[in-house]
Amino acid sequence: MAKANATRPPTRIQREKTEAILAAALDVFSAQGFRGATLDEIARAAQLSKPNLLYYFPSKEAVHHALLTRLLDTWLDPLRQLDPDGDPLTELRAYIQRKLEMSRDYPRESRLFANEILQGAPRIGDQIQDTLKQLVDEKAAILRAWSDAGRIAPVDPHHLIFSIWATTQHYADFEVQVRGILGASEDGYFHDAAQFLAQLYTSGLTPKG
Amino acid sequence: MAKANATRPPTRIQREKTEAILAAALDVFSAQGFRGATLDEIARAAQLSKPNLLYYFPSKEAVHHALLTRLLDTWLDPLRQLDPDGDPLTELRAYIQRKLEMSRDYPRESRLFANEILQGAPRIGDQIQDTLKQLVDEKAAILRAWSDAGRIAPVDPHHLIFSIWATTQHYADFEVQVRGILGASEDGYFHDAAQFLAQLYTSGLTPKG
Amino acid sequence: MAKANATRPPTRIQREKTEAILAAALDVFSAQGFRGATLDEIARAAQLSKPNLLYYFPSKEAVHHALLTRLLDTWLDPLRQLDPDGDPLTELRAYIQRKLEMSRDYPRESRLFANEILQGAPRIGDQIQDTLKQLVDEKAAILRAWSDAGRIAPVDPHHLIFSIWATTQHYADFEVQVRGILGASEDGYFHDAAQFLAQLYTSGLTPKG
Amino acid sequence: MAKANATRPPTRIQREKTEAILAAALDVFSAQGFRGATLDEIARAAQLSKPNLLYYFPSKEAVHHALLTRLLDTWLDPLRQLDPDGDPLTELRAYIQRKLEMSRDYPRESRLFANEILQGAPRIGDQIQDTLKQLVDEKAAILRAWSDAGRIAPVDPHHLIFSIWATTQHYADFEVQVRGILGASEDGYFHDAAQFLAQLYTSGLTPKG
DNA sequence: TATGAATGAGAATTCATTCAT
DNA sequence: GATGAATGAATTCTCATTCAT
Repeated sequence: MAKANATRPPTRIQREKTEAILAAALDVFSAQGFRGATLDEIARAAQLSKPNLLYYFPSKEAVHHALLTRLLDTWLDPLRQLDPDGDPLTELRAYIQRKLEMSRDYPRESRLFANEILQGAPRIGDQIQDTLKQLVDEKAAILRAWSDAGRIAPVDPHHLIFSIWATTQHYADFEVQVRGILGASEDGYFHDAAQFLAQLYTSGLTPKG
Repeated sequence: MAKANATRPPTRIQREKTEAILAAALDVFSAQGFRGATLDEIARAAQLSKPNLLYYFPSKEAVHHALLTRLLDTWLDPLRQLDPDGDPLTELRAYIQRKLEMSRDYPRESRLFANEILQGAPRIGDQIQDTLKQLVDEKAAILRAWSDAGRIAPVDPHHLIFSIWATTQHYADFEVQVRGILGASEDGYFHDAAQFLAQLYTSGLTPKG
Repeated sequence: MAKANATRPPTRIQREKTEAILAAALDVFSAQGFRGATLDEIARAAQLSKPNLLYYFPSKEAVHHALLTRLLDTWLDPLRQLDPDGDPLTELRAYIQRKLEMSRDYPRESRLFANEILQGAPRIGDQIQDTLKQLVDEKAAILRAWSDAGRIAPVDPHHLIFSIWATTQHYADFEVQVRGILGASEDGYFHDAAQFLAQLYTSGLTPKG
Repeated sequence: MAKANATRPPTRIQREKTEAILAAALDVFSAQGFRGATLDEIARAAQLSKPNLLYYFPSKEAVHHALLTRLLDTWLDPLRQLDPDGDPLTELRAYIQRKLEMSRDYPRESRLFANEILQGAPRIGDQIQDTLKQLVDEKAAILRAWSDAGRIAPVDPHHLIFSIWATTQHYADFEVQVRGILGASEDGYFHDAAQFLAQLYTSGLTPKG
C-alpha cells in the first residue's frame, strides 16, 4: 500500500518489502496481539527501519488490517471447497481434515484471527458481517439440504460449522495448553486429533438407520 | 493483595476494594488482553484512583495474576465434578452442559484465559503445567477406563476433553463471530448449541453394537 | 518534635519513638542520601507506620534536619577537645586518633554529613556557616599560636584541619573503596591507618632543627 | 549509546548529542547524586526533550554508567603517571599536585565519584574491584620498593595513597564546607592547599637520618 | 526509498503527604 | 497516638508517528 501513485503498478521492490512486512507482522501480531505488538519489533523482524515500514503502510493499524484482509480468503478456503455435489460425510471429513491441517501448518494465522475476534473484532468487524456471514450461510444451506435429505443426521448446520472451527482451531489457538497437557515435546498429536475428530463427526453425523 | 501484614486479616474496606478491582480488571483484561489493558481503565472501572489501586496490588501484573489464580479453580470446577462412579454418558453430557453454561454465564472469564493461553501463557504457564495437567490426566484416566470397559466408544480421552473445551468455550471466546453470523440480537443460540452438542457427543460416544 | 504543645515536656513514649525514628533515619539517609531515602524505608526500620512517623516529624526534611542538627555537636566534639594548654603534638595526635575512631565507630554519621556537604549542603548550609566556622576559626587560632611559637612546624592551620578531616573521614566515607582495594574481609586496616597517620603528621608537624 | 548498529560509526549528530547529554549529566549527577537527579533536568540542561535523550541512552542508569566509565580513565590518570624511575619525592609531590589540580579543574567529576562511592558504589562496584585495585596495587608496589630502598620514609603505601586521595579530593568534594570556613569568595585557597600539602608530605616522607 | 532524529501522548510506578477514624 | 486508606505530583520509560535529509 505504498503512498506512491495508486495508478502505477507496484515495483518488484515494493512487492518484496510489503511481503516482508506482512510476514513479520504475522509473526508479531499473532504472538502479542495488536496492542502488545510494536512497530519496532515488526520492523526489526522485517529487516527495515521503522520509518521505512511506515512508508509502505500508513499506520500500525493499516498493517494489521492488510494482514487480516489478505488472510481472510486463505482462511476461508477450506470451507469454500465444501462441495454440494460431493458425498456429504466425505465432504465433511475432508473439510475437517483441511481445517486441522491449517491449524497445524498455519497456527499463526489462526491465532491472528483468534486474537482479533476474542477482543471483539474491533478492527475487522465489518468483514465478518459481510464476507464471512455470506459464506457461512451459503454453506449452512448445503448442510441443511443434506440433513433434510437424510444424508446426514439432522443437526443445526451453523452449530456444526462452529464446532468444526472450534475443535480444529483449538490446536493452534490453545497450542501451549495442548502441549502442556500432552507433554511438551510431542508433535504427533495432530495425528491423534485427526483420528479423534474423524470418529466423533462420523459417528455424530451418520444418519441413523 | 494489600500490603497489610500477612498476619492480619483483611479489613472490610480491603475486601471490598480488592473485589471491586478484580471485578473491573476482569472486565478490562478479558476485553483488551494484558497489554491492551491499562491501569487507568481498570481504576476508572473500579472507581479508584490509579495510585489507590496500586495500594491494593503492587503492579498491573499482580492484578492480572491474582485474577487468573483466583479464577482457575472456578474454571476447572466443571471438570472436577466429573464423577467416575456416575453413568458415563450422563456424566459427559452433564459436563458439556456445565461448560456451556459457564460460557454463557461467565464469558469474560473464558476470554481472560483464552487471551492468556493464546499469547503463550507468559504469565500463567506454571499453573497450567501443574494444576491443570494433573486434573486433566486424572480425569482422562476415568474416560479411558470407561472406554476400555466398553461403556463409551473407544476414543482418545485427552482429545475428547480438548474437543469439549473447544466447542463450549467457543461460544464465549468467539462470541462476536457467533453473533455476527447468527444475527446480532439473538441470545437463544445457547439452547441450540446445547442441543447440537448433546446430540453430537451422544452419537459420537455411544458404544456401537 | 511532636506537634503536641511545645510547652509540655515530651513523654517517655515520645522520646522513645523520636529516638527510634532518628536511628532508623541515620541508617537510611547515610546509605541512600536524602533523595534516595524514602519515608517508607525509615518507617519500616523504625517499626512504625508512615503516618505515625509524620506525627513525630512534620516532614521528611524535618527528620533529616533534626538528625543533622543533633549530630553536629557530637561530630565536632573531637575538635572541641583540642586543648590549647596541652602539648601541641600530643594534642594533635590525640585529635587525629579521636577522629579516626569516630570514622570507625560512627561511619554512618560521617557519611550522613558527607552526603549533605557533597551536594552543596542545601539543607544545612546555615549551621556550617555559623557553628562550624566559629569553632574552626577558634581552633585554627590555637594552631597558629603554636606554629608562631615554633612549637609545631609552620603550617596553614585551616588546611591542617582540612587534611585531618579528609584523611580520617576517608575511611568512613570511602569505605567500600578502601575495602575493595585492601581486600573485602579485613577490618584491621584502622590500625594501619592510625599508624600511618600518626607518623605522617608527627613528621610533618615536628618543628625542624 | 545510540541504538545505531554497533557496526556503524556514530554520526556527527550522535557524537554531539551524546557529548551534550554526558556534559549535562555530569552537572546534574555530580550535584544531586543518582537518585536525586532527574532525566528531566538532564534533558533540559542538554537542551533535548526527554524522549530524545532516551533515544541516545536506553535508561537513566545507562547515562550514569557511561559517564562513570568514561571518566574513570581520566580520573586515574594522575596515578598512572607515577613514574617508578623518577625521583621518589619529586614523583610524589608531582602526583599530589596533579591530583589537587584535578580537584580544582574537575570538581564535578570528583563529586560524581564521591557520590557513587559514598553510597556503596551500587552502580560501579565491579570497575573498582577490577581496574582500580589493579592500578593501586601496582603503584603501591613501587612505593613499597622506594620505602624498602630507604628512598622515602617507611610507610604503608596503600594508606599513603588513600591519604593523598583524601586530602586532595577534599577540596572538590567538600568544597562548600571549605568555602564556608575560609570565606565564600576566595578562590585562592588552592594555592595555600598546595603549599600545605607539599610541606606535609615532604616532611612526612623524607627518610630520616 | 531509506533512515537518523525527534516528539507528544501515554503508561506504570513511586512517594511525600493528607485524611479519617 | 496510631494506622488504614487515599492521592497529586512527579518520574522513568514506551511507542506510534512525524520530520528532515
